[in-house]
This record gives sequence, C-alpha cells and structure tokens, in this order.
Amino acid sequence: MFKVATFNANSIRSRLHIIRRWVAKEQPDVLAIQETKVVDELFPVDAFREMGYHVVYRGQKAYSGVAVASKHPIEDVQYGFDDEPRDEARIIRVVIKGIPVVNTYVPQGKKIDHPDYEYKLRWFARLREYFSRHFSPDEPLLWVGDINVAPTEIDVTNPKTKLKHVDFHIDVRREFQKTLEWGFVDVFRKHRPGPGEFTYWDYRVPKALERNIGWRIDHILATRPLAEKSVDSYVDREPRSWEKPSDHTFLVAIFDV
DNA sequence: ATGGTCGGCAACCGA
Repeated sequence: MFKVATFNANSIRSRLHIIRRWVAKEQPDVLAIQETKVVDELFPVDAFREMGYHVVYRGQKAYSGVAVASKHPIEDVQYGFDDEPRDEARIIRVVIKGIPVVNTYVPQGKKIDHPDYEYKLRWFARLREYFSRHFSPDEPLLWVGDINVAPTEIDVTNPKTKLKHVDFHIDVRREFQKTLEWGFVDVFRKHRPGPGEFTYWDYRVPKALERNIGWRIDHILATRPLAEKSVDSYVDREPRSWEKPSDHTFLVAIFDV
C-alpha cells in the first residue's frame, strides 16, 4: 500500500504540532506540503528526521514554499519550472518508490481582473507543457497540492455566488479541466462522488467548519495506470479541532502498488 | 456589495 497526502500548512513552523500528530497517526508514505512560508535555511528538517521522514523543500520569505516528506528515499528532485519564471517555491518534482510526484502550489490569482489571475491561467498551460515534456499519461504519475481551483459546482458551497471568484471562475475551471484531460483522474472524486466534501474552510467565515461552508481546492490527481490502483481517498477534518487549527486539512489517497 | 481572520513580519500583503 502507498498512502499519499497533501496539506496546505499556511506556515510550516506554526503548524508543526499538527503535522507531527497527524503523521504519527496516519503514517503516510508521502506528504506534500504547500505554503511553508519559510526560507530554506530555517526549514524544520530535524522535525521530519525525528518523525522518520526524508524531506526536500524550496521556500522563500513570508509567502509560498513547497516541500515533500517521505518515508522512502526521495530521488530525482527538481525545483520549479524548466523556464522563467521558474517559481521554485511553487512546484517541486520528486520520484519516490519509482513513482513521480509533482507537488504544486498554484498561484491564487487575487481577483479575476487582476494581472495575477492571467498569470494563474497561464500557469496551467505551463503545467501541461511541463507534464508533456517530462511524463506520459500512460505511465504512473501523481500531481498533488493546493491547486486553487474548485473544479465543479459540488466543490463549493453556493456556487452561484462564487462565479467571479478566482478559484471558481469559468476560465480557471476550464484551464484545470484541460490539464486533467492531458491524462489525469481526480482520485478523490473516483471514491467520493457526493457533494459537500471540502479541503478548505475560510477563517473569515464564522463557524465555516461546523456549517461546512468550504471549498475543494486541494487535489490528488493520478494518471490512469496509477489511478486504476487507488483503493480509497478521503479528507481528514480532525486536525481542525486542535489548538491553532489550519484553514486547509489533510487530503489522502491510498494506492495498491 | 462588503468584510470577516489568520501568518508573516514589522506596514500592510496574501489568502
């Protein structure tokens, strides 16, 4: 069995207690992390070593930052896109137990009339180019992370009010869909077809978790040969009840490989 | 339509 998880930490240093407890309980083979918000010199490597994990990371001051932790040796690490802007704190690629894993923190985009939203849309075209250059849809590949897109109406609460949101606007959903069509299966959806399952609850919405007002914007996607071997996928809401909760939670998928 | 709360980091930016 191969258990993969993804988690937007929103500062890895302030969420270490959550990661420690969750990893001790769930023992994932791979944990992909986004928004570490720390420069490499200050990344808490020792904490991962103590948990029994290898870890690779690329960060910057205050914003973004990605990491991959693994029980197994991490091979062929590549940071960022091949071309400029490389966005090294947003995309990291590794190979673990022979399976390539791409962990992304896709730009959020701010507002649909903001230049950052255009940049976000182009990011998906760059991803498709990146996947085509390095991989084949006929080989095992995992794409995980905070992708900042709720793909369909059942992935948000009250979709009609979110049509102009940068995570739900029609253009970004099309870009995400086109990227899926390169050759990915939405592993969570394969196992959980129903509405109302989210990975992110906005802090600013009062009692968002209790009222289940959320977004499914974190994803685990697999190419067909790997997706065929998935046996389950779920969202673990439990860390939210702990002291200093996160706004995102852990998303998990299990593969029989 | 607007603002709500966090984290980082030292004034507001990003989400």
